[in-house]
Amino acid sequence: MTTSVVSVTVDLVLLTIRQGALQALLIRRGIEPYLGKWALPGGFVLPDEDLDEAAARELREETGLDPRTGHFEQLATYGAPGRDPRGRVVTIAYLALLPDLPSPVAGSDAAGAAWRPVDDIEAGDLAFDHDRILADGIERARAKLEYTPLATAFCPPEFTVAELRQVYETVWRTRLDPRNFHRKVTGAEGFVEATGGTVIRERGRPAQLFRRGPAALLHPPLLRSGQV
Amino acid sequence: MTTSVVSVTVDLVLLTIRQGALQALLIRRGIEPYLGKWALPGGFVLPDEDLDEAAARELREETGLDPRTGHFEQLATYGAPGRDPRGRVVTIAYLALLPDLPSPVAGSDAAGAAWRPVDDIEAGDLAFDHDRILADGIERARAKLEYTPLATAFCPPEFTVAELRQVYETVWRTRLDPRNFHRKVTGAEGFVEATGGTVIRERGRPAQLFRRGPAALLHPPLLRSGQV
DNA sequence: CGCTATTATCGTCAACATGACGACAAGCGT
DNA sequence: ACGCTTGTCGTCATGTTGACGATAATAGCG
Repeated sequence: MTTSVVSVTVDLVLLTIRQGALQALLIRRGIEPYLGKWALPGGFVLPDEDLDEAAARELREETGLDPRTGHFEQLATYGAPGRDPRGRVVTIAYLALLPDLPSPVAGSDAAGAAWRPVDDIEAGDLAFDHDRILADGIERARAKLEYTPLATAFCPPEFTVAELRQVYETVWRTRLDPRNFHRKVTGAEGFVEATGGTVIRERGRPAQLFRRGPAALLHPPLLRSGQV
Repeated sequence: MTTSVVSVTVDLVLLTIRQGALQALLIRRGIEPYLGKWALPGGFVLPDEDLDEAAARELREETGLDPRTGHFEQLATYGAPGRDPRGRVVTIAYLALLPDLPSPVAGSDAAGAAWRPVDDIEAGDLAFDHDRILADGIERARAKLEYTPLATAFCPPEFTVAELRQVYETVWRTRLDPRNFHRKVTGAEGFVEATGGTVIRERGRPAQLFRRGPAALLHPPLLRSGQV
């Protein structure tokens, strides 16, 4: 059996919402290949490391974040023969949805790290096949917001319904009716739980604070098709 | 950077419906490790082969089927350090949903291949971590039947509404109301198209024949929560 | 041939969900 | 106090759902 020499890496699609835009964490490459180009954070899987561990370690190294913050899941694996000029490299991509937190820490092999609005990233901007991986990650996030409570992963531990609505509006690039959205979110079993507290964000009537509820799936779901 | 020697394989979760049960194709291993144990079909990725190609090739080798038959997608990747006693092996699992077709062909490295009802497969029956991979594949199939027209992948090119309903009932392990199911399936945009023909299956009034429609997503979806 | 068993398909209805939108609540700045 | 802004509740017509009745179209049988 021909067993070729293969390197295995993990790459991270880290998404957050900053300044009203869906943003991804990118690293400016400090080494060849693609030196100076933007790329997804990532790195080699160590010899005695499970894939999830490797991804969690990279997340910590690049951002200082704990994988339990927000949401973390395997996205897909990419292994086309020519995707890395150094040789056969198979990469397992992970997707993380994170609240807006302090700036990332630049890793050792990166000249810089920055959050970039995903709408500003164009085909060919990223190294390797990272355009495709990023696009797949965004699509996964969009789809999962319909049927799961993952939108809360973009929010801090306590949040208002309006903040949650802005997550949906930003990720889906739509406007949602605040009154219907409020009804659906508070009506979906286990989506959010009131903490009892209230806050004033900017102007207007104080809003109730909520935290994430115990549900893993939304019933009923919030479908993108309609106007909510 | 420590680049350990890693082998990359693909494993296939092949699901079909035979004799009213959801069944998976298993191979009895003809070589060590786990000689004589049942396992998912699969094999090493060749040096110049993309992952999807490798999975499609394995599908052809094990079953003689073309990947365009039914449905074919990447499932997930498994790479825990100890999952294969031969060394570090990362496997990319693929999921295929297939119509009930002639028996599989035993591959060269397999002492035999057989369809086995997934309910008869118990924890520890399969080699490696294939129990887990199979369970993940089944769960993916269950979930995708809600929001996509993939149930048609289990059917021949032309099928009746009752046959499609049996797919749902088998995969979900529920009973569905024939009248409501008929209404929903024929009402969901692009799910199925009438061919004009009719057939008599066993007894009763002849049923209209349908083929798969153009939709990639179901609107509205058929949710598992209710009774349909 | 009529009867019955069987399956397919259409219809009805109450309960619930949805989208559009009005109304009021509860803060702020002036 | 007044208007502005944002949050929350309510209403209503329409659509979807689940439960289930009714009818259609066949085979098998006496």
